[in-house]
Amino acid sequence: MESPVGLRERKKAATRQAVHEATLRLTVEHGFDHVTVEAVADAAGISRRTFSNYFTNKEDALLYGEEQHIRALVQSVRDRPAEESSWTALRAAVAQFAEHMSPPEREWAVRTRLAMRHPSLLARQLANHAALERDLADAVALRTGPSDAPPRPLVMAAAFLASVRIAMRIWIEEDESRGPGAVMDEILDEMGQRFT
Amino acid sequence: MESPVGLRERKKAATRQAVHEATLRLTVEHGFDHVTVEAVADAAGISRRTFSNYFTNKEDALLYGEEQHIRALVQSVRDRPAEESSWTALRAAVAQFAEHMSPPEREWAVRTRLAMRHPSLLARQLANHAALERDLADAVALRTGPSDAPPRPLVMAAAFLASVRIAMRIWIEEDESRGPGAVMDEILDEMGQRFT
DNA sequence: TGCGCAATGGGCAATTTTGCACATTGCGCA
DNA sequence: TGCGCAATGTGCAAAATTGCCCATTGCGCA
Repeated sequence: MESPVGLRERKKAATRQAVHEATLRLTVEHGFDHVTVEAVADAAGISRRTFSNYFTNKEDALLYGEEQHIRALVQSVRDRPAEESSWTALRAAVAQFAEHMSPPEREWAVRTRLAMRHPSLLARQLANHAALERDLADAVALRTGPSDAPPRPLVMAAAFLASVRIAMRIWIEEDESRGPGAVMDEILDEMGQRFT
Repeated sequence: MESPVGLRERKKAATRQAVHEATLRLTVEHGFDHVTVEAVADAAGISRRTFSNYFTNKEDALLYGEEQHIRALVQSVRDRPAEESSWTALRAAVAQFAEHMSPPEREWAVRTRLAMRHPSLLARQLANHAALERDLADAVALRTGPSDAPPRPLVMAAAFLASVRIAMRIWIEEDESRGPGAVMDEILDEMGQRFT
């Protein structure tokens, strides 16, 4: 089940993740502007120079987690069987996605939200989301084939992502009564009326 | 209070310690002969090749902890003020030594003892102890100056180390009613009648 | 008894991390 | 307003780690 990646790659991934989490933790604690690269490097157990080998700046390190999730979601959609309808593929992908959303992930989401008070961060986050929307639309367009008119995948991707964001927000804000999958299902049922 | 050692050296020390502890743990669990270098390296999170960069073989890795303690004790004796009598210096050094012996260290000592069932390990341990006795005798001889006849430091070192070993054994075997320092004091009081 | 094989030790090159130097930037305070 | 200074980004060489290699060793099993 696990890919036979070597020790080298596993260590790099672990370090990258550690740097990201250190950045997130320190940012939540002290605010983005009051966190130095050196402090992050210390917290992650690496040198300041090595930080630069992994990320070009603090923002990249902070947004890395979300970008990972984005990449995983897009890839998951691409990996759905070709015979699934686009909306079904999207729902299946996000369901698989939600499986990995346990309490620690919820904690991560909450903290990420807390860290995003900084304007430049919000800007980058918006850009990421726009890119995600574009990539998802591409994946959808590729899936349905050239039969669908150009605007259709864009609309579907936008609707889908809006649903996901709403569901995430609700899941974060309500107590842990339901898992993220249940919330996703409810919102996507509501939105999906027009796509199924 | 802490030395301003660089990140590099701190990481090397941490890795060396991790390898040692992995070796100790696996040896206690499976027996020295049933532990491969590869298993130790995996447990310590390094490659087999890197293991070789730290230790030439499993025995070195297993005995590293004890050898560290030995070196620390000898150095501690050397660092005692020159005006202290030899026996006083030895007692002071071992008292300082015992300060760092908390429950985790006790656990370490117990496990080390468990791991030492292997003949080749016992042989090396004996050799280490002999070397320790020699080094301590040298330190004592250096301290008292050339006034003392040659056999005297040897006797003192031997008596001292015998006391320490007895105290360690008692401390390990009795429940955790007393700290190691108290046991040391009792045994060394008994032995020291002839040296103070 | 001799083969097969896993474990080991170590050479070597590629890759990564570190430490250090230096230029640039942005901000607070004189 | 301009200086001082901390933070940052980056080039570079030294050091550390990894992966791959092969020769040697010792042990179990045919």
